[in-house]
Amino acid sequence: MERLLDIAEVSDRSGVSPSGLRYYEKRKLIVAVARNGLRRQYEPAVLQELALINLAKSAGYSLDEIGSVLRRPGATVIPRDVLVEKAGSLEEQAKRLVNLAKMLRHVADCPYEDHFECSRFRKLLIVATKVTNC
Amino acid sequence: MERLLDIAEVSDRSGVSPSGLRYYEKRKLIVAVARNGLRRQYEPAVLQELALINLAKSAGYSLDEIGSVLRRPGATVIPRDVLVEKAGSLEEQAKRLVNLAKMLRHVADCPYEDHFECSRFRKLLIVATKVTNC
DNA sequence: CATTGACTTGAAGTTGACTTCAAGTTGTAG
DNA sequence: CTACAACTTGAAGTCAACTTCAAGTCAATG
Repeated sequence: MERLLDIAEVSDRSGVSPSGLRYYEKRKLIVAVARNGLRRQYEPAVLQELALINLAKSAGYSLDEIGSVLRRPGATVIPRDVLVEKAGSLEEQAKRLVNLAKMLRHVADCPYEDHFECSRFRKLLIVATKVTNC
Repeated sequence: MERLLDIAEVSDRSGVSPSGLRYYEKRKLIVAVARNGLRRQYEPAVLQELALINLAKSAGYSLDEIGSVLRRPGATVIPRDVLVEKAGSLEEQAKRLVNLAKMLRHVADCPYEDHFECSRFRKLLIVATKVTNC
């Protein structure tokens, strides 16, 4: 029998505020499996779900999109090709971020005041935005 | 003498709506260099700026942050170490996205209904969130 | 030279993701 | 067994980033 975590502990360990946790519950991203009095109690696994939620949010997904994935178990499965496609666009976005990082590193050492006048900068920008999808 | 672009053309070519362009102008992210009657006219270079804005937005930067970079030319320069640090966190985020992509590819081929029950999935999640900063 | 349609403005409205609030409840420490 | 800190609720408020609106302007077309 696994120990349950109360909302304060989940908040501390996940970095999500208690009101945020309640909000996620309302949006059906997570569930509180029990109450201690009025206080929500969570399974430890919720920490993993929250880690996934934070990750997906930082990747630009909305809570709706994340929720539709998280609510899947027991429901219909996301088609394989949709998953593979999403993986592909995440990888593209990752490349864009790496290129943006390269731009910043270049700017750090570039003498131009207005970086749009620097040809190297412009080339990096073109590369960085070339992969733009969505 | 370079040809100016009017708002409709900039909107079409950048993917940013006319109202979005006006909003960016109000926020001082871009400038309209002229008017044809009341209609804003832009330098072609604005397309590059908009590409950078879109890129930075997708990387999670707010318009304020982006604007503070874009408004720099002529003003003070961003310290080198700040740039390098930002580059580093972008690269970390890129790694997280790649790991999230790996997770999705795994899920595409994994038989588990509830992926949190799959040990490979959990491992990928731990890896993907390990790099979590900020 | 009158019409039209694409723009203009400032203000108000919307959406997503929360946060804050006021009033109430309750497990636990003293 | 009382007090209190930490939760509870639903509703309202906030913030960023736009969008929509109503009323007006004007370049270009017929």
